[in-house]
Amino acid sequence: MEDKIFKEFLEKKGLKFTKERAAVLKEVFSTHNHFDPDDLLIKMRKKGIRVSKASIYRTLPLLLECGLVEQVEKIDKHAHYEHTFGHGHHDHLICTKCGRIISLFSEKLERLQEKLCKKENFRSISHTLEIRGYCSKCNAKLK
Amino acid sequence: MEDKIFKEFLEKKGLKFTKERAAVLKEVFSTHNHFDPDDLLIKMRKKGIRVSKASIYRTLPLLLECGLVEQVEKIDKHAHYEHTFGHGHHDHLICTKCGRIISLFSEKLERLQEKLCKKENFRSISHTLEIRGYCSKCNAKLK
DNA sequence: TTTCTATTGCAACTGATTCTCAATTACAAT
DNA sequence: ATTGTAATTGAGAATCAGTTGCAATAGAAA
Repeated sequence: MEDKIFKEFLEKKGLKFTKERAAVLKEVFSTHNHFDPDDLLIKMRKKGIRVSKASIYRTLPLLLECGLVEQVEKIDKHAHYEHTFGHGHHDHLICTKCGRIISLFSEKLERLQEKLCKKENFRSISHTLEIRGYCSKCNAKLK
Repeated sequence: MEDKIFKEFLEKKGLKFTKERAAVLKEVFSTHNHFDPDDLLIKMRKKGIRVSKASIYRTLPLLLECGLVEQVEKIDKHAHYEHTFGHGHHDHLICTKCGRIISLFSEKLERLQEKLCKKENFRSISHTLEIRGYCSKCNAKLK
């Protein structure tokens, strides 16, 4: 599982699987929701886990690099993340009214994107698709 | 053209089409490249146009709101924009090696996205698709 | 144990963006 | 032309996310 992946990734880079890094990892995987670094800190503090802001900010790029976490929702002012292990890549519909986030995955969409990259001779590594608008509920309320 | 669109938008909101706003608009449309607020300020200063940083930061959201400008590449630490009038929405391939940005538009892709939204009863207003990876040149260099 | 390097927390820092506020301006009504 | 009102401006202070320097600590290897 994720511990193992992270550990091996760290070892390969000559880095250590410390208890702080383990704690951040655990917290990241304790929920399926999106989060930002500050959320994480607050939640950990509440649980009595001692980690510094700096350690969180230092650990997140590592988790990104080994693919356990993805960055999402770049429209807002601060970075948001979500873990990806267990449920692969997907895109997001973001309701700008109520903030609801709907995850979505389409094999067809992925294939089409890949095809478009090929046409440009572009080797894609990752991508983000965010569609903003109104979710069904908010749309109904708008009349 | 864009002046008219902006002016009417402002009037509708009870705001004024001032010379500062006009100057920012003009500058935004003077190039087809992406830009960030600071770029804009520097370029305007060089041309001897007097505007404050604050005015730029206040004008950009208005341009976003009326659709003359879109936000792109939130991946970096600061916001990037591009104007959209004259060449409609498009997506981006971003080379993480050399920073090159390739614009791309696919009717088919747009339609597919729209279809996926319908399935979720989601009314889409705008979207961003960013594909990160290696452009042809960098990919070749990587051998 | 000693040595070496990676890691940590803290606090100071950075740089982008937003806010405050007094002075200015546009415009409609007098 | 003058006034009143509300929007707007510039300058700098404030904020806030994210980063960095550093001294103290921890772990692994010798």
